[in-house]
Amino acid sequence: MLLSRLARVSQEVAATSARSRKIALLAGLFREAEADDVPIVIPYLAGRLPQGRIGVGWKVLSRPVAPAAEASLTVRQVDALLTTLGKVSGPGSQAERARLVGELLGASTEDEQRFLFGLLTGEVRQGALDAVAVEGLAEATGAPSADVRRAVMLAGSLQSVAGALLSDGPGALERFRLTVGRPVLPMLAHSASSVAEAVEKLGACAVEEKLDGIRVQVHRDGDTVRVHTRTLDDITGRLPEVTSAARELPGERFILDGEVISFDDDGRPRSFQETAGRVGSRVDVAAAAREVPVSPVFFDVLSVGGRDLLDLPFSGRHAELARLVPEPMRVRRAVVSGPGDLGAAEEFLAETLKRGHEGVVVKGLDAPYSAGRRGASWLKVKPVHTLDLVVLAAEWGHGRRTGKLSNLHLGARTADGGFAMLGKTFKGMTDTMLAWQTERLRELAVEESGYVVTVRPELVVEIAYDGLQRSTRYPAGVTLRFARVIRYREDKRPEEADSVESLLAAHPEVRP
DNA sequence: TTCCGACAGTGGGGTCGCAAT
DNA sequence: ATTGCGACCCCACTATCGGAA
Repeated sequence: MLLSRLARVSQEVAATSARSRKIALLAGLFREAEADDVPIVIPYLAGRLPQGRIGVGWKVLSRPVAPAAEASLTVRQVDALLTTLGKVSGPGSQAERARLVGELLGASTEDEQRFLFGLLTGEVRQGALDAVAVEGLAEATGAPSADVRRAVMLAGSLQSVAGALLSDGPGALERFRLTVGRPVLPMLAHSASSVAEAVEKLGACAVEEKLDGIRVQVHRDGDTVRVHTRTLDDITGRLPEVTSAARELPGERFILDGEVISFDDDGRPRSFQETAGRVGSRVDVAAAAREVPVSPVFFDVLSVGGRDLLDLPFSGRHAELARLVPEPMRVRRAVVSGPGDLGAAEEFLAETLKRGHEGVVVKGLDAPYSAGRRGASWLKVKPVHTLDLVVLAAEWGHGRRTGKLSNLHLGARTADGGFAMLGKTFKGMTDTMLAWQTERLRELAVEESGYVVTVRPELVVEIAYDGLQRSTRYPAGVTLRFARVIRYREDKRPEEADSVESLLAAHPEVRP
């Protein structure tokens, strides 16, 4: 199959807003693909490379290359070249990668270049990713989409399911069962604004502490232990503490779901930055582990002794977890009978925050483990802080925000009467607010350079954030975590905005 | 007919590792 | 040694489609 065919279909998919039409377009292409093309075509149209990320980003792709007049590249040729590209390393590798990218783009037409750019940067922006591709695959093969979806979640991979389906038909889905040693997409949580709201929605539930670390899925099959992240990357080699802990548990075959986090000598959780830095260290793991030891803390079990527990209610899975994992290695929790028992849930949240954790996850006791879904039965609750800050500048948006000032630079008052930038945010605005702020900020503009418009510091905006963290990038030495806009405060003058001093006073645990 | 679940898009900060400077 | 880039951790929120209620 020619790359130009994919590029055209991707454009058509992007051009329609109807999901059903997107699915039909993808299905048509999947039907057309030859067997050898399938493992390439399907991930490409889901916006991903079969090789995963290959070290080519925006920078290298931005060097202009004259496009070819005629489309000639096949998807298999592209795939072979990208496989080669992904293996380039060592001195001179950047030049070699640039050369290969140039070769690829030079052989591509303008449309193909656009498609490759999206594919390699991981931003196809066609309004269809994995989920829509799964539907397309179901339509192309005649398999029930719920079954295809479930197989993809259990396989942790769209490609393998697609290959099996297109070569062996719908019967192949049977092969994708929960298997120890093969990671499955983890269940995720929605947010709730309060414990009361969460308990109201869920009724009888468990309120569990939410640890601010790295999500892990741990598989043990005899002496073999594997540890995977939320996106199923294998990080076994970086976490010797986790493998040894798993080997000491009284079970030979199991799959556990939990969090890895570092505690200090007093048993308080270290900051996310410290835990993440440790888990990210690959070169000298032993030294990193001495410096910042981590602990696994589990909250769910998906499989034990060869039994698939996914469809068991959470209460049943937790009973299995308690049999397998000793209490210190499980998250703390309180079981609540329903809204009548709200006091106990709120008390548990307060205790959890006092212990230094980020919040709680409220989980319905009846719910199965919905692999790969953001299940409505898991609701996280975290305290939200707010500040009144001043807009110092704004950046022109991309994609659907093209032509709108989108990303705001946020400042707090300083002692000398000026403002210190604390970070940026693009979250929380409606289209109406986006249009309004574009107009308003244009009136306040004093300078435009590149995509940044600097404004007079006069507009006050109320910002929600999850916490303060250290920063080497911003002048106050701190930055906001997960900042988002709540509303503009035209009733407030910039002199009334919050100051760096008061912000630091509100977060005594964080020092610049 | 209205409501709501699921998705995609729009990007944020930090840290590590690697290659280039 | 320092800098720039890419990958990958954490993530909130809105708009939209289409099936459920």
